[in-house]
Amino acid sequence: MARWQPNASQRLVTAALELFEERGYENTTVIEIAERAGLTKSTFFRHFPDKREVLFGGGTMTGLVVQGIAAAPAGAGPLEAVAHALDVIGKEAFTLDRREFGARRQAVITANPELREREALKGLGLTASMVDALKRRGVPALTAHVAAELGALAWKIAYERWSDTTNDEEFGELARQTLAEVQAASALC
Amino acid sequence: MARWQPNASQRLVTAALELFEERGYENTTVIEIAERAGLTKSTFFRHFPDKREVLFGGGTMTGLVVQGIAAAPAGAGPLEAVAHALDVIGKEAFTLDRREFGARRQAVITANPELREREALKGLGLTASMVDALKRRGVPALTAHVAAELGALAWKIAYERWSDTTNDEEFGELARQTLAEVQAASALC
DNA sequence: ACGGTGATGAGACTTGGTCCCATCACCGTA
DNA sequence: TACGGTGATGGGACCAAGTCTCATCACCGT
Repeated sequence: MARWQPNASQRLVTAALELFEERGYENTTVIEIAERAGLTKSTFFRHFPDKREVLFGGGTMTGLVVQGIAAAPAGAGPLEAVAHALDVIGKEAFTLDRREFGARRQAVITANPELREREALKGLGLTASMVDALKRRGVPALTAHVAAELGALAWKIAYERWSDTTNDEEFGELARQTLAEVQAASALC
Repeated sequence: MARWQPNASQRLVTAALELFEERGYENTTVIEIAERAGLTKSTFFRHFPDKREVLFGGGTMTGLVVQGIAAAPAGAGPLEAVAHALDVIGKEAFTLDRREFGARRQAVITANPELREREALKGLGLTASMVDALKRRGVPALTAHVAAELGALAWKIAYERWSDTTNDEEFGELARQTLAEVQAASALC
């Protein structure tokens, strides 16, 4: 038996997402989130550094991407390494059972500038990690930047497609396909 | 004679930049910024919606980019239109007399996560504007996204090079050259 | 001289976020 | 059984960002 109700963080995330959906991010106070989770403001800030982060906490994403790029076959080019990373993400993070949660979360984020701002920053960090991982494979700096940007773009588009509930394809498969389209488009610039 | 000291906004920007450099963004209070500018907290928030925005206020950048892309020669491809926009920016915004201010501003932003976050959001908005402007030229959506991302990357790199005070080249020229390098790199992915 | 106008000042108020200290249930040890 | 350590929580003081409302005050046209 635990001393307190378990999964405090998860309860906070759930409470927050519900409240954001019900009355919007700005009309929800941290105290209200904590109360719905059966906790207090103090405990909230012990689990998350700020109010926005409650929707960005699960982020082991960076590690997965870096690992995915590093683990790509030795002969693979930059974009192939990125595709490999997107595969890893699809298998480890974007599983079908998390799709609904992801879509709800994304809707809340899109509806609020403050949350979009945090998302943008996370995106920069992710892209920077991809660049580093590619450089570690021996890819020249500029090429690494370009590959990372194209990969991030494909990721974003693939995620939108994958979130569509009428589409049951695996994320990795969608991402590979999208990345190929992006690469083809880049040749037409 | 004016009733009050003129250029209140500009004075606030200057005071803020100085204080951020002296003691850091987080250790500077809005009240302190206002006082150095000879104003009050109330007036600060009348000129800027929040503390971060004091470093992002001059942003007619979006309009310039959109205008630059729209004004590109009819036969120009997506990346050529973007290059044209970068030329416009170089002539209208990134003039030599603003280079030092830009560099100081950039250093402050880079040093603070909260400011980087705002910068990231502005970047997203700018990229989205480029995509729209390219679509209005008849560029297919996906191609427009790719061209905008590559353009944004070239922009960022070119800005870093241009900020280097040992380099007196025009921004537009640097940007064109950088964009060509980015395009070449994208072919190696 | 007088009322309108627009930028500013003053201060109350809410909320995000920090910090410190108390509490309280469990656990290992004597 | 008693006891002290531990780790997550609660409580509340405190500061700064941001909102809002009302007062002020110098200019301007009539």
